[in-house]
Amino acid sequence: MVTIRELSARCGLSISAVSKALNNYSDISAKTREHVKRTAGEMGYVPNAMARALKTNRSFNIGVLLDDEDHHGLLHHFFVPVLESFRTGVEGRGYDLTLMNHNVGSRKISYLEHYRYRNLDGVFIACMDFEDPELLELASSDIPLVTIDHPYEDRAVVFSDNLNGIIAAVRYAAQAGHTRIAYINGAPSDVTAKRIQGYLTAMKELGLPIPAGYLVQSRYRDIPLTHRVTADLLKLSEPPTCILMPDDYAALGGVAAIREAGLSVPQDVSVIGYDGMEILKYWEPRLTTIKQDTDALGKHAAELLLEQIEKRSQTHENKSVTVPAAFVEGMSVAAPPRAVLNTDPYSVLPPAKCACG
Amino acid sequence: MVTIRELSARCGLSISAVSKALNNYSDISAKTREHVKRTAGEMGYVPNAMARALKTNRSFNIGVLLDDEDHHGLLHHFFVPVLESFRTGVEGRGYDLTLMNHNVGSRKISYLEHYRYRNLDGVFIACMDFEDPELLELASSDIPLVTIDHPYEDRAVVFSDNLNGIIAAVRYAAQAGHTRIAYINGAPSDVTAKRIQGYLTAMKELGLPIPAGYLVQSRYRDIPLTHRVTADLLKLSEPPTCILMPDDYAALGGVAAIREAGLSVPQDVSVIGYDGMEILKYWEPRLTTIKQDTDALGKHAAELLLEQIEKRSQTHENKSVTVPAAFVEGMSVAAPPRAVLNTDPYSVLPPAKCACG
DNA sequence: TTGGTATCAGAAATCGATTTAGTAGACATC
DNA sequence: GATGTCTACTAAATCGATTTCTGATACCAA
Repeated sequence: MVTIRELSARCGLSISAVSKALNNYSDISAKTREHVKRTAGEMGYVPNAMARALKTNRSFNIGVLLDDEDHHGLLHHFFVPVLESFRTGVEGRGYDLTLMNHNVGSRKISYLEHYRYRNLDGVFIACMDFEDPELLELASSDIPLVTIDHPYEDRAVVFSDNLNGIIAAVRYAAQAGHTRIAYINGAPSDVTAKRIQGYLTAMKELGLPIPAGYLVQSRYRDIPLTHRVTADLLKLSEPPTCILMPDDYAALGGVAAIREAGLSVPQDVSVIGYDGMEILKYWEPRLTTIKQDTDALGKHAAELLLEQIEKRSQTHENKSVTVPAAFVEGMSVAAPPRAVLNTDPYSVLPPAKCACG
Repeated sequence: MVTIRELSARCGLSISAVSKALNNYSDISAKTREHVKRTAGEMGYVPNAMARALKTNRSFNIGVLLDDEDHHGLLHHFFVPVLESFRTGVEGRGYDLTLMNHNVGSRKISYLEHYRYRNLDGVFIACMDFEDPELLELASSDIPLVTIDHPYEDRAVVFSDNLNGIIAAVRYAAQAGHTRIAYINGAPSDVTAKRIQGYLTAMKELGLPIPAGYLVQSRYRDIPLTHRVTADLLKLSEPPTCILMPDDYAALGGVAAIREAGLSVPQDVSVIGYDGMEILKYWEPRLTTIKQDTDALGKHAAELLLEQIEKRSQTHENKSVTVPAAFVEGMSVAAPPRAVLNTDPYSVLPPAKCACG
């Protein structure tokens, strides 16, 4: 590996002159600067990130925290695309991504320790148990960080518009004629709270009743549990004709339960997912869903984080961005079966335009 | 951040004594060593990875190269699970994973330069265009590396048993009564070559003909192209009754094409995928496929790489591991329709036992 | 000629660790 | 008591950069 020492020897300059030339210091003549840069290119000189980080305390390395209780991690269908988008955003600016964990040698260390151990410049957090004491420690420290869909006090966060996402889904179902709309939500979290709020808001706005058992809890990405919960819903005396699922993935369990009950989607029961998983475009029936804009989420996260790292701005503007979700019409919602058709369709408000498309 | 200097002051020892105590040097008394370690724990001391790497040339950081022509990268349904498994394998030994790319600051650098720039200890390579000049440069250097499913000369590699995987698929199809078995392979590569070899071997062994147009090329993970290729297959004068797809993902395009031709799976045309994607368990019909053991692939890759890094062994044993694939029976293969049933079933050899399960 | 001021480059300290070489003290040997 | 051998530690060099302080030279004005 060619070092700055060899480069300086080749240029006939001191190490410091070379360093300054490469870093565009003003006390190096333009001629010398160009000469150094050209020679550096010829010799294939690349500065050693370790040495530089040691001295400057800037590693150009960003930590990634991407996991949840079930260790989906890199397998998570929603967060990984966000990470990919985030990645292209920061890589273009010279940053690398390092996956964070708890190990250093044979010792266990906290995320904050890991952050310092690797001299990271910032942390991207998604898909975690946000109440984990270690994350709270991170959040209350002064390191640059950005989260997806969870607000820590006075911290940068990128939200997907979960409130309006669910509202759009409910309105669409109502427009199709449904009045018995159930919502199987995911495990409690900030996201879940917003979605429940959206569900309640939209149902109220539409003047629709929410019978006991219509708002039930499952977990995100949990197919077996969502299968059971859906089966229970269908056993109600007045079962729903349309079910909002925690997410597209879990919806597969729901659809399976419906079919096992001898019913079909969407003729007997309509289903709406969440996320807009690419692969589900090829499902039958194609799932009607709310597509989250993973690309925009990642891009904004990159911007918010880099701003903190590079500008060191403590201005509290632009600390939070909300990205709209898009309603995606599929084939999994139809009019409810005649037996349960709303007797007075006009009692249902005409659906407002999707506010988040 | 507490440094070794502060720790040494607290211990009343020199910096070097502390360093040696922490690294279990023999010229430090047991008493002192324990004292230092205890104090380090109390103070929350964690060595600075930059400083250590600078001096020792060991970063405990492994580079990950995971991309292909279509930039699936972290979205790749087969390679990401392998990476996850690899990750847990190396993290337990104190290594971090850093995603490699071409940027450093605003400059573009090669993978090898990036490797040196970050002082990486080794590289995990999957899912790339293995003929990329930059990869060849890496492979011909002396850095520790391991690849998945591609053999570079004298380099560590973990293979999935593609040969026997396809053989098992063909035998199963034949056992179900099929004689017209087509294979849509992926883009040319080492893997594709093995699979084609498996197909030819098995077909020959079974005495089955391979009419023109039965061995055709599509691309991995390419749904639209596989859709077109499948449609073309169905237009043959003697269309296949069973089609082996490039992979599970691409199979979705194939199934769509079959249905658009007014045929159904598996009643009219049987389909066999490859990979064993988790989510396709919930497909209808559940896809019969060859499941690659992503877990074992990652684990072996971790072992092979760590061996190179830590033992620096130049012993050329254990440079390559082949992981068996497992045949997974689904619902996408049925007996061929009567019109094309083999008139003499006994001309087909009884399928041998799956050699790779 | 002298002094002042840019301009441009070099010397040296520094970041936080590891590691080699060196040394003080204890003890044994003759 | 001189010498040698261990043990247990310290001093200092080092890794490869950045950055502050200092210095040399040239040019200009008085």
